[in-house]
Amino acid sequence: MSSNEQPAAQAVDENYVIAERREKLRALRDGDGPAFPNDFRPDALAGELQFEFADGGRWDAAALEALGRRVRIAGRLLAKRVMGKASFAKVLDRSGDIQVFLQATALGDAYDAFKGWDVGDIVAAEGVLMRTRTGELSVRAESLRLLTKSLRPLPDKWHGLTDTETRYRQRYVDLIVTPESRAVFQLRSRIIRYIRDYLEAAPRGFMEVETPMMHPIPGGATARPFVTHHNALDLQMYLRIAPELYLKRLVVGGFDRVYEINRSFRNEGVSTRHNPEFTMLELYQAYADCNDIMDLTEDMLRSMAATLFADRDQPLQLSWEGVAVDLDTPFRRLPLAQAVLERNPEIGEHELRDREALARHCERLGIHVKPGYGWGKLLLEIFEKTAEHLLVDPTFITAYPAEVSPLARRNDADPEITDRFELFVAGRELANGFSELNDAEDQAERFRAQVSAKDEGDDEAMHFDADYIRALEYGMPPTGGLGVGIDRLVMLFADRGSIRDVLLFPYLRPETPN
RNA sequence: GGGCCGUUAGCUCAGCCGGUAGAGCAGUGGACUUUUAAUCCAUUGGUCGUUGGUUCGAAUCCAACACGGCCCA
Repeated sequence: MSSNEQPAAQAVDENYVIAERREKLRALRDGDGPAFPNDFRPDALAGELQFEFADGGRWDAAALEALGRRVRIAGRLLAKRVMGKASFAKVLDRSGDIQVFLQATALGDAYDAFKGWDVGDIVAAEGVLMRTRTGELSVRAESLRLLTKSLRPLPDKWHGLTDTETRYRQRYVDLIVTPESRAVFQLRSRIIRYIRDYLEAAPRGFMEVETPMMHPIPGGATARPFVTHHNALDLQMYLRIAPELYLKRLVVGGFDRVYEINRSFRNEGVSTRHNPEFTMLELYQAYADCNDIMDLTEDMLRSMAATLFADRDQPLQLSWEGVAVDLDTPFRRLPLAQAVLERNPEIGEHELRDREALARHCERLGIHVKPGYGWGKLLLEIFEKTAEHLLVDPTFITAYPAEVSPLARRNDADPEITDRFELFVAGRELANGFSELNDAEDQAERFRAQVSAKDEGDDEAMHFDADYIRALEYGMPPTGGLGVGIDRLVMLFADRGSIRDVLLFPYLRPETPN
């Protein structure tokens, strides 16, 4: 590793506790053998042992003695209870924790050494499974080793780490001491694993692909990009705001069921709902329209909950921030205009495409109207202000105006709107999908409109992507596409209110040295 | 960007009307051979976020700044 840490980093919160542990480490270095040995190989996992021997009736103390199951475990020492010539230790590995029972008579010098170890050290034990008087499954240690000396004390064993900032900045500590936090990220991993399995399994047969993260032209969404620079080529480049246009190029190329789960980057504010980099699933399926994609989305979410929460009484009844969310009932499908009418009795049906009337309603609602906004943008603004946050149970809002959907196919009966949907759950946008626009000439027209908007000051508007138009000119099969915000999905499934709780390393301002 | 709240020992927190810093856990020394936040005795540990201001005197009051949390745009 290169040494590029700041000079101040050396002196970070050193204290007497650390000094004492450094002294113990020095003694280890002075002793026989390596201070950081790497020759121990565990053959068992705490969590799996707990699962296998959970039945305390069948596996009572006598049965375990008779079994004589010898195990080698390793992990972080989380608790140390010394009672004279016998001690108990709690060791945490990636699967869970297990108690180790230590006796001076069995361990000799190693027992005395153990008494000098610290909570936080990485240790290894070999011994036989037993059950203590109080019934706890334990490893009766026959040998014992210190594998890694920990220099920094862990947080309070009872209260744990409650300071949110430290939990995010020092996620490694949070993961050691906060089981709920470990559970969130294990669930996140299972969600992503599930999506891959679901999409690739028959009859769907999607193929996972990776497309560029550095784009010469940012596209696929309306958002401000991060700008970067390629030195050798002296080129300005952008971190991608969406993979959409590349994935659809692949559909043109004949990979007509593709998906990508990866990061996109948007140069916007940071909040409990937004991180500058976030993870999206995007998928494209040829010979499908937005209704097929809605069906797929609904089925995927429902089967995901049923699978991941199979151990619950009602796996399809979620609770998010105290709000009940029902995934069981078929998701409502509601045109955007209808959603606006439902929540705005002041707005008449005849006004829905009347720019001036909508502008007056926006003014009444305190929505800032920019000159370039057409009726479609105004209608969307009114929806977001008055209706979106009230959509608790999963709802597909459909029929978005073409003006705000520059990559979506026009509706055959009503070309002013597109065959597009967004899925809202618990008041939050979770997914966005549509029948893809595969008419190259229409797409070129839409890009030109975006460029005009950009010229008029809309810095979120799209660029003209000539290569994408060229691809469409070769012919893209009729296709349906979907984007799902994975972070938000994990927030829903893990019942977490902040996106930072579902990102291992959320964006935070740089730590001030003080 | 705006409003409110927070920042005190490694961790979790007290600290009232301004009078010079406290507890529990962790650590250290001791006792203890089935504990479960083990227990008991003794004990170390502080630039009170930073910088200014008010004051005889500031963790405490005021201002600015930094970082974080919540709400709003």
